[in-house]
Amino acid sequence: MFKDLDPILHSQLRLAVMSLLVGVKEAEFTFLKEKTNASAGNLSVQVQKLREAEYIEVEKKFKNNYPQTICRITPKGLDAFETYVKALQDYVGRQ
Amino acid sequence: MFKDLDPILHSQLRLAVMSLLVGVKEAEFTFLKEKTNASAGNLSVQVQKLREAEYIEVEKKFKNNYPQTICRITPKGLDAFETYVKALQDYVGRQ
DNA sequence: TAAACTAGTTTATAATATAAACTAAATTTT
DNA sequence: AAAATTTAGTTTATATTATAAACTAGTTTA
Repeated sequence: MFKDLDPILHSQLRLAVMSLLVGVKEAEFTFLKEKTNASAGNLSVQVQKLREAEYIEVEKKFKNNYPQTICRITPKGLDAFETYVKALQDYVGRQ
Repeated sequence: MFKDLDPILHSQLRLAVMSLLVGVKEAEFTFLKEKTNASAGNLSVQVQKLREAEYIEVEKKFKNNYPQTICRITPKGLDAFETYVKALQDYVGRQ
């Protein structure tokens, strides 16, 4: 009846990050921060969790002398996102 | 961009309970327990939280000599559920 | 009448989310 | 050129949550 909701994705901020990454090739940490209105600390932690889960990959570079963190969704992450969205239908769809 | 997700509803078990209650006039605790596969303790806590939020109302009776707990969704709860579902679209819709 | 079962509640613990505090370097101001 | 401010984060501490374990209270069965 109710499939389990992936706890990595069932978190407002991580879900927002994944939602943003689904639509683009890659995104900067600062872009994600702006779009989600998250604090840098919170975002940093959640990005690390998504990376540990291998749902995203993270590249650290420098841009204009400043550190730059680039995030990309992985195939595994895309798959998990789609599975999560389907599972949600058990809960909110078909009312 | 991303509306906040009501933390009362952004919980797998509470969301499942609300999802079940949306579809029916009322439901027994034991029915909710079976359908959600939750432990009684966990369900008891989450039912109390939904009641505290006034998203459901809870009636305690006896049936065949055994205690019976009946749950019903309130208008406020239905409203919150619908708002939650709409907010979710920001995260999972429109990909 | 003892054991097992029903229908829960309470409590303890583990996991989570979040903000506050911090690091390190770059830039701007005085 | 030192001090203050800004950028781009990370680490750590705390408060909240979810969950299971333990418990309560009564009922049924052997």
